[in-house]
Amino acid sequence: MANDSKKKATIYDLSVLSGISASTVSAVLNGTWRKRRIKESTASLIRALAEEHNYTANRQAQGLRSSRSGLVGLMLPVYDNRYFSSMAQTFEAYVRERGQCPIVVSTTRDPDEERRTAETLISYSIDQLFICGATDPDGVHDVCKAAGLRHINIDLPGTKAHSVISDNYEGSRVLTKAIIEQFPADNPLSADDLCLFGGRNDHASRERIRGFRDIKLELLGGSLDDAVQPTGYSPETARLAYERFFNKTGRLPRAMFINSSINFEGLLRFMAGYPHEVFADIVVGCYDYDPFGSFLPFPVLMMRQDVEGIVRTAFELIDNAAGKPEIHMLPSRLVLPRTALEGPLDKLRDVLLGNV
Amino acid sequence: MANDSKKKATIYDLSVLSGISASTVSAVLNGTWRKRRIKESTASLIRALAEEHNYTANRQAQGLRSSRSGLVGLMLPVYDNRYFSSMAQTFEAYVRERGQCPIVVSTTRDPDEERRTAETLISYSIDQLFICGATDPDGVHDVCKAAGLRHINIDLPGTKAHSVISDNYEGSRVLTKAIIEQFPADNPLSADDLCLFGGRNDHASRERIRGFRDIKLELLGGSLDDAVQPTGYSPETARLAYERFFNKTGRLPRAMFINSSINFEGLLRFMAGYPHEVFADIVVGCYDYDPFGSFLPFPVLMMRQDVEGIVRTAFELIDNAAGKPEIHMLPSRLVLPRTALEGPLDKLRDVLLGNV
DNA sequence: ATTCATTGCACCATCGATTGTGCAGTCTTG
DNA sequence: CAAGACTGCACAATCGATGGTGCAATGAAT
Repeated sequence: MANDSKKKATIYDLSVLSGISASTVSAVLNGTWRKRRIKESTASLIRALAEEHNYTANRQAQGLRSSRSGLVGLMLPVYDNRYFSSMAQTFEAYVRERGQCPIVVSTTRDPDEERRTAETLISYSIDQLFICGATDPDGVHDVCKAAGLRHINIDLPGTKAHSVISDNYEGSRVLTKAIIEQFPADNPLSADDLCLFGGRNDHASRERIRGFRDIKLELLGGSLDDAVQPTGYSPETARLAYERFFNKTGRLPRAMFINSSINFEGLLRFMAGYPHEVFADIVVGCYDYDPFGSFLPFPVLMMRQDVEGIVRTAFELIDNAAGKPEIHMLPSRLVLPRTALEGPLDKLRDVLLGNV
Repeated sequence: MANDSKKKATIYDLSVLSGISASTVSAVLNGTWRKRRIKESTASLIRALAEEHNYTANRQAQGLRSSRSGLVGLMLPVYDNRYFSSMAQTFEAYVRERGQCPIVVSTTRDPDEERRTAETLISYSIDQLFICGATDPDGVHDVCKAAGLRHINIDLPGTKAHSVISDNYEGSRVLTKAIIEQFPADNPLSADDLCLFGGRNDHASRERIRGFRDIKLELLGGSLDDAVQPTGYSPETARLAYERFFNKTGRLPRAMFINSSINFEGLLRFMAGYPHEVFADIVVGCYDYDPFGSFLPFPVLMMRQDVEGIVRTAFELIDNAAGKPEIHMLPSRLVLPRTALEGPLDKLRDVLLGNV
């Protein structure tokens, strides 16, 4: 640690201390010095000095000059569920690996907030933006486009930029089928007993509802009325929906397709008023995987979206954004009840073990 | 949208367009114009122009000049559990409310990574840093101090800066007591049957272990050997610990105090190999609240840390960092089995409802 | 001994904002 | 009507880095 640790050292400080010009110092420290034909000995002298005064470049100044910041943004609806938190965790690892700095922001599914946030991030000259689960991806696209910012949609697709999402239709079919198959042949599920709760009018919800309806009709027949109750992505409105059903029919559906673990939490809220046994024989199929959710007292089937794959693909695509916007779909994985899968934290094991 | 939307407008563009000097434009747009005695009419003219060309200030330039960025950092061990993800969610809301930009980064409990990350954030001239759950808070402090960066510890305390944490000793006593009281008087818990798993050698773990031991000794007596198994904050090492116990004794302890929901996931992994019934009669007390965890088939007691309170207090303290470093302790809340509490997402309800 | 190429570095404008200072014009006062 | 006060704004330095350009010193070639 240098003695003059009052304020951060700049290239000018190092320049004065070494008697070498600031531009040379800069060139050495940012790696362009060979191109500028700086002597090896000069370079190592400066590097030593920089080390001694633990110099680090001012990223704002760098960014101002070069109009690149080293920041990579991820816009998320919310942090607080396992799908999005694992998304953030995975995203972070990728960005760090590339030597850049992740900046994750949540926009609470508010289209205005999404655009404002994009503006804000742009004002920091972020280099890339991953738009995850945006309510209005195309609105964000316009903002990015005007600023010449590379961006990509994930989780929910847009029409103006590449998108990487889960194959929600196919996943939903698999999940719905699996729910139905949980019931024994001698006491099969009837069409009335299978309902879908949660989600709203976004691409993912629509696709899932479509898959749900198709399979339900195919395997159970019956009418579709009342079987689908979009509640928005809120635990509380979901709770009200379960309650309404319960108050009307005196029970819950034998089987429920729940569009998001957030809506699943609404079910918990409802169930809290009753003992376990009241709901011992229901079956739940749920989008997004939550390890604790998988071990509830009744069978819970979950669709785990391939977060790792989505993020990886998005990174591959964002750099070569050639061609017209396409939607890349990745399969999700059905997770049977009582399954504890590994998550992004398991990749950190070495560090964790090392410090136990 | 202005037609010349190729690149972002600057104060110079507006200056040329209006025939007014750039410094005046700047003053108008950053709010200091009254102080600089700019005419109201001039100001509104510029504001109109800015609006028309949808000008937004370049934060890097601002930051470079003023050495403040509007960025507020939160350093987190990991994102991917409900405690930290709700911390991020709450933190975000506070920062946004103050008109600043949150920047959340995870450091995976690696002290080197913590310091490097602090350096990186400093190089972006962040205005404040919230150091959450750091393995080496004092190391991070040194880095911040050298750069004159305001900072505060949360979740885990340091000795060189103010800290806001949970009262883990008291919380642990309450939790341990509650675990013991889950057992009926005619079939009470014995000392051998109560074990603690998880955590490591950090302040929180130590305090919790101390509270656990004190209450255990007080209520159950008996020896303390083998009752405490720190496994680090990893699901996998925790799983191994449960497995070891099981292999040695042919069963799990009747009651377990688990230091973190992350370690609880290890228990799930272990249990996945057996049907529910094998573990129907165990009781788990766990640090950190997870709504799904609360509804598992066996009684789960959870200590919910007051995330909202911690963040609020930290924000109150960080601005007046007077006096010598103190540790502010907040009580946690015991959550009985089968309880679905509200979380930070419930505050977003209006927006969500509005868009259903 | 010239000329020319190469090496090694310094100079300076620039990115887009902020802010201390100065100055012309208008108003007030005695 | 001159002196001072006030109004409204422009000028220019500055934050810390980058990169184009130019120039002196050295070596090579003729």
